[in-house]
Amino acid sequence: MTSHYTISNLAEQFDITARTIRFYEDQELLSPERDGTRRIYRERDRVRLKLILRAKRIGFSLAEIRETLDLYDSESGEEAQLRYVLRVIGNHRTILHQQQEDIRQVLEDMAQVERRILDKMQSAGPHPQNPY
Amino acid sequence: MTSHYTISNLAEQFDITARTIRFYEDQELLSPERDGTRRIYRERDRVRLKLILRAKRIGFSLAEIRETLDLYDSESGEEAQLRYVLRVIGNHRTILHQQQEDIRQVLEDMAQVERRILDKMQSAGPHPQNPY
DNA sequence: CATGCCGTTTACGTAAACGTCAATTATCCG
DNA sequence: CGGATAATTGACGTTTACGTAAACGGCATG
Repeated sequence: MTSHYTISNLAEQFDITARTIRFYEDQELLSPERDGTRRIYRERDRVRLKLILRAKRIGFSLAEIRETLDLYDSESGEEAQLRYVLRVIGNHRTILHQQQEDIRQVLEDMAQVERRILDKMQSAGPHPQNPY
Repeated sequence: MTSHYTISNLAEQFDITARTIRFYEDQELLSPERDGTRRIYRERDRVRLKLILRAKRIGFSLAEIRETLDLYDSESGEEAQLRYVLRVIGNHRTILHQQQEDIRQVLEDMAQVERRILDKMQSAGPHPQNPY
């Protein structure tokens, strides 16, 4: 278990550039340790990056991701804070459910287009590749 | 059935600005008719806009959306073209499935955080200000 | 008739998320 | 040890998706 990584190493793993990783640090999404001037990424940084990329893929902005991550790990423990986090989680859940619905609809539309095409090809005869 | 709409009317319906709608036209995502200089949107434009916004919500860029819509309605009927469209649809489906997976994972993570918080609030008692 | 209110075009501005140098330093390897 | 290789910090450039402001035309209403 290589318990730590270099920046280009991480970049390769996730198929992004080192620039991107440094940018995320600049935006305070990551905060790796340093060996002198060089960055050292531990497993927890890797996990965090994974979460970041996942959240990005489903459309969250880096700012939102940062706030959310900060919030979720804020172990403040104060009642009001905890209730607040619960509310935020609720909101996010609503957004994600909406997205699931959107995806379902788009998949349906795609299936329709596909069926129309297949019918068309069917009626056009099978294998008109070489009609003699 | 108000079979046609004005730009501000449409904007209101979808909770976007007229600027946005004009921008989509500029990017050739919409092409309403005109009454002199003014735009007239018919039902098909409305449907198209709805599709556009849905696709946007799940992360497609306007360029991708334009290409996709153009492709899907291209009733060229040529075998090669049809096969190509099927391939593109396949690719999109893969992306959407990936997204569904991402969403599932994020929902799971959220549920975990939520459980941790609820436990904490539980063990902290229904009202205790200070644990010691 | 003047005064709003829509709508239109043109054009510049902006925020987000990096890309792309350039100039330096640090490290590895034969 | 010295040259190739990797990493670092600026700093400016770029793309996407609009926002915003200016300047103007059409029409309906008091």
